[in-house]
Amino acid sequence: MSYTTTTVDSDDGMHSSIHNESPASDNIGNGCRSRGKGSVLKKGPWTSTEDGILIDYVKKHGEGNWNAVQKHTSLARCGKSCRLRWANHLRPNLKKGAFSQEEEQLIVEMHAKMGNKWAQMAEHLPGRTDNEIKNYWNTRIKRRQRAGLPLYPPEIHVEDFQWSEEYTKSNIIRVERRRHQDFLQLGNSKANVLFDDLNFAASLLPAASDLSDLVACNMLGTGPSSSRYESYMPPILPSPKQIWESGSRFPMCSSNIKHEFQYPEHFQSTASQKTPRSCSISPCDVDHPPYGNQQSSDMMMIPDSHTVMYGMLPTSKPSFGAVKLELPSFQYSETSAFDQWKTTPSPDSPPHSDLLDSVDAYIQSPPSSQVEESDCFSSCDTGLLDMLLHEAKIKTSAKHSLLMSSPKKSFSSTTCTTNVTQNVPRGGTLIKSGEYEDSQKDLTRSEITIPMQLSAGGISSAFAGNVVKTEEFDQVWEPKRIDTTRPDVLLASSWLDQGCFGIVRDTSSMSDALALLLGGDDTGNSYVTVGSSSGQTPRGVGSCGWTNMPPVWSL
DNA sequence: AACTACTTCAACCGCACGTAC
DNA sequence: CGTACGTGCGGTTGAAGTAGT
Repeated sequence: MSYTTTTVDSDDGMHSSIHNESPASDNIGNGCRSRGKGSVLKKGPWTSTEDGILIDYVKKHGEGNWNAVQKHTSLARCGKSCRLRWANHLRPNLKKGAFSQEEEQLIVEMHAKMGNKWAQMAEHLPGRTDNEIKNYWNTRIKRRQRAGLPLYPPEIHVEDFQWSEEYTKSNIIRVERRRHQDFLQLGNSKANVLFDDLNFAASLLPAASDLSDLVACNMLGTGPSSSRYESYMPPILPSPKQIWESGSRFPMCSSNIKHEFQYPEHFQSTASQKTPRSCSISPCDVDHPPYGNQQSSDMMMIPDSHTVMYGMLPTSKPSFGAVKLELPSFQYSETSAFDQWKTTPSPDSPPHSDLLDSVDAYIQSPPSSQVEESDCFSSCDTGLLDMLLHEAKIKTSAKHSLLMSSPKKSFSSTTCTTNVTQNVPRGGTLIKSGEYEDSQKDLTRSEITIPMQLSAGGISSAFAGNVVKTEEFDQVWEPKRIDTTRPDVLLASSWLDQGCFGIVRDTSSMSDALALLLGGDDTGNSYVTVGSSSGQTPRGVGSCGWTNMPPVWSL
């Protein structure tokens, strides 16, 4: 937008800008434009004089007809600006100052009920404006995220709130329409988001199980990017039961996150009673029911940056289907759910410093011994990589008769629970949450680290920085070594080699991994050993976006 | 004191919707 | 019915303030 800006000294000493709106910014139909006689509309902070004029006008003419203000007064403000000023600052009975505890509580409850419906919330908070509430909420999100606190306190059961069918339906339509539009113009840079979305959707929806593959192929080489997918989730989520029954879709996602990130009982306790529509469940959760603790839905998680953790929900429509996850500008994704993990100590987790030390040390000098049998190589949000690995998994698991129909048994012998950790975007600090004690004593667990730098986009936060740490093999254990015969290990290590940390190294392992993954090892046992990348080279933390991904999709 | 990083919040923007013509 | 206009809403921006170094 191009404005001719003139700085003037206002009566109260403030500098304000006067903008001559260019034709391009004329905002046709918006009611915020110059009216006739080429009048100059002022923008920026209001002066007390302007306030006085507006107050005067409203006294005489009442609220409304805001565009007439400019006509009938000397105020060079557009109607919109007047309305906003009046509504947010000048109208009587406005409450100023910090929100009281009661108000805060009410906001939280209302947000849980209605999402980002600031205006509706404001109706229930006399003297407060939607803008105020919105700002408060955004600030709150940041604050709580920083503190590792759940967005909603445990006593707020978001999933208890009902949403009308009409609302849900309309949003589904909207989402679908936008998805279609965006799909047509989807580009490479943000395609990852779609991958992730679709991956998740496909994972949850039997009918869409192949969607990600299909789209992945179709998307290659397409044009401009779209960021919209960062804000959307699949419109439909199945019931926990469905998810569980489709557990085979997540053979690599056997994380035991909830075990590692305990949450107050009263919060968990309600979970099992929730209706399917009441919660969003990550694929990572599907493995839990058989493990006993009824926790399948208590920790609401959504892959990608809008992950819900410990009752932390996206800022809007916290309902069935998570129809549209609207995020404020700062994009929670920057830290995303992992921030919750990294900062929310579980009863078993050590102080962060310990974690940081140990993990940082690992990054600096990753001992090969820690990279182990990676049957459990898993991540909830690894998206594209998950898809790849999933393929390999399917092949091997089929051979190994890892039937999800008997998950408890199969997992106990062949897989493991998973700690998911993340390196923090800034400074490459890696913070690990989880069962520290176990990790201390159980030196034989495996760990594959894929640190990456988060970017602004959603997927990168969903994918990037995941340190996939597999652990807790029940009994079966292997000597410490890197299993370079495994495609997933190869893939991971190769990926690291390919510039994930700004160091381009041997690329042969990638080819090997892909050969194994795609070429097929029907037995699942005859992987060719390729010792190209052991991951022992010290790595700096660099950026590794989807653009750095090995070109597997072109194969 | 100067600089930087971060936070807060007022204001702007684009969009959607309703209504008048 | 189509268009213009007015209004409201939610997302985003950027200046001012604050804290840290």
